[in-house]
Amino acid sequence: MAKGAQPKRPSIHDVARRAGVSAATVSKVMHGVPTVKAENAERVFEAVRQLGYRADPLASDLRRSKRRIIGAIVPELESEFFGSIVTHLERLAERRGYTLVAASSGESEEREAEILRRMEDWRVAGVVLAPVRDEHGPAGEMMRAQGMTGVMIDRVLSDKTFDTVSADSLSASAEVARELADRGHRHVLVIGLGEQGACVRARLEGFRRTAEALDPQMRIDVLLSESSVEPLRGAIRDYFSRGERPTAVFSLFLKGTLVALSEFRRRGWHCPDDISLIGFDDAEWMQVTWPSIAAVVQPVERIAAHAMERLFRRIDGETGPPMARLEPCRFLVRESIGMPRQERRQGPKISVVET
Amino acid sequence: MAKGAQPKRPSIHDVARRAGVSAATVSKVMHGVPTVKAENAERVFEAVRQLGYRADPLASDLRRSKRRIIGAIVPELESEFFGSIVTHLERLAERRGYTLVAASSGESEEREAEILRRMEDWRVAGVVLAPVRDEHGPAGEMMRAQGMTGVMIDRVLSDKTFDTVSADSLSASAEVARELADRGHRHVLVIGLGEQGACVRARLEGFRRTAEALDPQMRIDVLLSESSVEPLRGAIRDYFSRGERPTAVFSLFLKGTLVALSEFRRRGWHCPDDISLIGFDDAEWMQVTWPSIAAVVQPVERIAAHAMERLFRRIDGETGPPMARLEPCRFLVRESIGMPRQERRQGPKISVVET
DNA sequence: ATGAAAGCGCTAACAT
DNA sequence: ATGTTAGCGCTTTCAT
Repeated sequence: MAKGAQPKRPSIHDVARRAGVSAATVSKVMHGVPTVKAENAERVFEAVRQLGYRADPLASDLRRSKRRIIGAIVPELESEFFGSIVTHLERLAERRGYTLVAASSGESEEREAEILRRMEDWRVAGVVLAPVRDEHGPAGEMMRAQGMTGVMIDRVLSDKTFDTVSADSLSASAEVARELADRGHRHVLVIGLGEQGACVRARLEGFRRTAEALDPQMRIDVLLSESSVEPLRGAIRDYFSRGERPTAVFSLFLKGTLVALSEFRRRGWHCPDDISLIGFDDAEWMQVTWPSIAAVVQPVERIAAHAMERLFRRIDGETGPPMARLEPCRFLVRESIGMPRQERRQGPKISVVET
Repeated sequence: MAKGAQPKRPSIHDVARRAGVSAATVSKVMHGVPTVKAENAERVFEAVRQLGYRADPLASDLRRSKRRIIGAIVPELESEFFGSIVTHLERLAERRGYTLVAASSGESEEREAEILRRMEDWRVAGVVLAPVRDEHGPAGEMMRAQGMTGVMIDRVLSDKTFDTVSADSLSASAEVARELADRGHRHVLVIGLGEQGACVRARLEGFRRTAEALDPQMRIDVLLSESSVEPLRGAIRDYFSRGERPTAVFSLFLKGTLVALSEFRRRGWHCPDDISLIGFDDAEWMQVTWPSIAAVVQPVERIAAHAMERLFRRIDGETGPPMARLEPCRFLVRESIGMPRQERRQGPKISVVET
């Protein structure tokens, strides 16, 4: 297996030479320009076949001063949600002859800005940004300043410059409130990440308003951590340690659901007997555990589809005011939601060892 | 917010003009070539600052005939494992001044080949391929044929052309076998995806050999689905319906663990009282559920790190025979592993409704 | 119907 | 120490 210098790939000139025409003609043939003599076209195709020629899209883009590249920036790639978003965006971009270049900001606004800068260096045609915080982050500002073409998704509700596409958090949370109120819950803990800006606010408000409308007496405690998950875990732990005993927990984001579960474990509380749980964001495992976990499912595919549609319209020159689109969620009621128990047995405070 | 044509970004010539030097000099300054008069360098920096100039890396790559782009191809982006792999690769590539372009093959070899073709069109400097099946898939062949630079990871053990980096499946599975044998399990069901080639074979053999060495009487049933997960689910269902009652299930891949759990649910079996469960591949949720799920943790970070290290060495011209690297896994014993029960109570055959 | 020439934004020899 | 020139691989007038 000789490791020799790989034979440089044939260029358009190699094809031209072989076909006995000029590079310009080859280019025309490749683009289906009809003013080429059939015979020459045939020779070109033959040469292309023989050499295995494939055009370099980047060189082509350079010359046309228009890159067929879409950038996607997401807070993380490890989650089902964003992984799925990126997968869809990838397919949608390809369908239009574009290549998606995805990058993850690791929940850091500095990195987010850094990545955006690199995408602008690449002169991408457009960007799908799922900001770490919300539309007011540094990335959004950069996009405005640079006059970039882009769409924002997920942790945004609307923006004064860019089209936005996100889940209808307000309605979804309202539905959750309805479900809990119906079952007689009158003390609910809501947990979330404050950093996620407008989005978390909508989820919170949707819940609060509906809950208060249905049962003005309902006690709603809210625990928000400004930035990361661990402080939130601490806050929840404190909260329970103070003796607070809500009958249900509503987590506004996936990791919060995990944290809630693990805090229940620590205290030996079982779902839904000791406490009910509902999470924003569904995951595959939630339907196979005991109990299965109730969740709000975000319409990933529709979010991706509409984001791309808006983006391509803007790339194609559509002007007009930014549109803010909200896609409806589904609420999956599963076993983790029960009735509140009246007599509150003190849960045994053993902490289960995890190996 | 005028939507006017965005002001074209300044080119190196704009900077040159403004600084009163040639483009070549600007280029030198940007690359830290020391033979530039300090004063001129200063003027260039000033012009760069004023114009907000940033070089176009793609144009630069074109001229140098060397792209600072690494391609990554993974079977899916929705899983923690590959999401995490890609995230790490991204950072590692950046650290060397490269950009990672990731794509997902959706577990399809056709798509895998298609993506690889596009990456070759892009003239990427190298490719990290996590093949759908194993090193013998079409993508590997293409890479060989094209003389591409690349590294294979995950579902491979070794290759005759390319460096490979993967988890030490054999040892990990042996450890699982030891644990189960120690606890007295004498009838184990192993489930996996046949398509995943050498990798699954290693996981299976590692288990089988050790188990048989420790307890020649141990009964090991194996259910492999050739391609996708759903047929496997069917096979498992049939298997249990026939009255088979292994005391433990060992899943060779993440989705299999989910399937096993959901089949347990259908039958109302609880873990580990009715049956024990161990899965290859860890996930965040596995430690917060009741019971927590025992799992083999793949060394994601090390796999990514070594893959990139090998890749860059090859890009930098290292020759020599391909290296096959195996990274050790950790085995997390959790609550889903118990002792086998002698008297086998017939589990109630209710199927739990999932909404 | 075709090709020569110019050039996208950049870099690398080579002069000076 | 700097600028001129040529050209990476491609596309696009614009003559012919």
